[in-house]
Amino acid sequence: MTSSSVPSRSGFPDGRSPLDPVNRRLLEALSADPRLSAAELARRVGMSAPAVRERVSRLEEAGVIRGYRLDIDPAAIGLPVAAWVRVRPGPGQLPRIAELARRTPEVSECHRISGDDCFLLKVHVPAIDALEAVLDQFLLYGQTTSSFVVSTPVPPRNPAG
Amino acid sequence: MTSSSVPSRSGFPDGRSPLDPVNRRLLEALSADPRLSAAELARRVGMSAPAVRERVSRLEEAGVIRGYRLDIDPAAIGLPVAAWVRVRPGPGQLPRIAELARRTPEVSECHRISGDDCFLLKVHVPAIDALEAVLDQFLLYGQTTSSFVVSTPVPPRNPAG
DNA sequence: CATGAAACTGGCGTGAT
DNA sequence: ATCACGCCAGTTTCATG
Repeated sequence: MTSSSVPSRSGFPDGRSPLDPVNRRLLEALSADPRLSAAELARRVGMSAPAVRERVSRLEEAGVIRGYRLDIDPAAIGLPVAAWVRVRPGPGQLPRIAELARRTPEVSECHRISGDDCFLLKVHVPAIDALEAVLDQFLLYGQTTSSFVVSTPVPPRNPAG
Repeated sequence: MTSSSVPSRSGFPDGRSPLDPVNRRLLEALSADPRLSAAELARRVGMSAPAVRERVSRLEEAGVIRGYRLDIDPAAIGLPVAAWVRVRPGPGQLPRIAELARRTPEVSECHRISGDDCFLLKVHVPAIDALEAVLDQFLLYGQTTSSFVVSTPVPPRNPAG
């Protein structure tokens, strides 16, 4: 620690905000298209390409940019049915459920949440009846509540406070 | 009707699956790192760079690849608190809720689901008490049930059947 | 700023229909 | 003969020191 007692929450050196207006514009542009070249980004924010590269690298190292992801349409790869499944673990079964979720390829995400149910999973299957086998696995360790996804009015996007 | 009656469901020419082994490998590689260059992809699948560019373009146009997304850490941009909110609309309020979700910047995704609750939203706020204002908006049109995200044992990934 | 690599384009060969 | 696909070689653009 240099001069101040506590490092800034995001790990940036003192006095330099990770989210000055330029970086905000960079994140906004990259949210719309993560594959924009540094040269193109540079044009939009009015800076040189190396400068932009440097900023993006810092955003990556600081963890502001956690990564880049490929968005595949599950229906196009034979998984047209999606469901959200809440799981309430039996006594002592909590870690097993997280482990099972990790090993189950049909599970695309799993969140530990507060409330009566401890886990919220997103599951993708080829047809409705294929959900049974997945649920059976989780039912070994607790109770499940399932809801099929009928549509997605707001597809995943980056939040803005 | 031997071969040329109806175009294949995905819009690909007859007899050629959009998911032949090569395309599967491309999707797998791009899932791990969507920013791989066409040249690098070409090395991995043993083809030329223009050929893989062509295949990726087709996967994009066919909608198999829906897009590319930037993964930003919400905590790093001042939104460390995430919650899943289920919303049960009052009579006739269903479309208003989808509209409100779309307009609300704190909402990063919204799914229409089966079951007692009609919508499942993911909400990001700077602090727990900031959830109140968001919920108040939705409570104009229905009832809400909220669960805070405590951890994410399986971060979003691409499912594999 | 210079160099090496990678992205786009058009043209040609091949195999299947 | 047609069409879809992949390779090759041209130029332009971009990334890295």
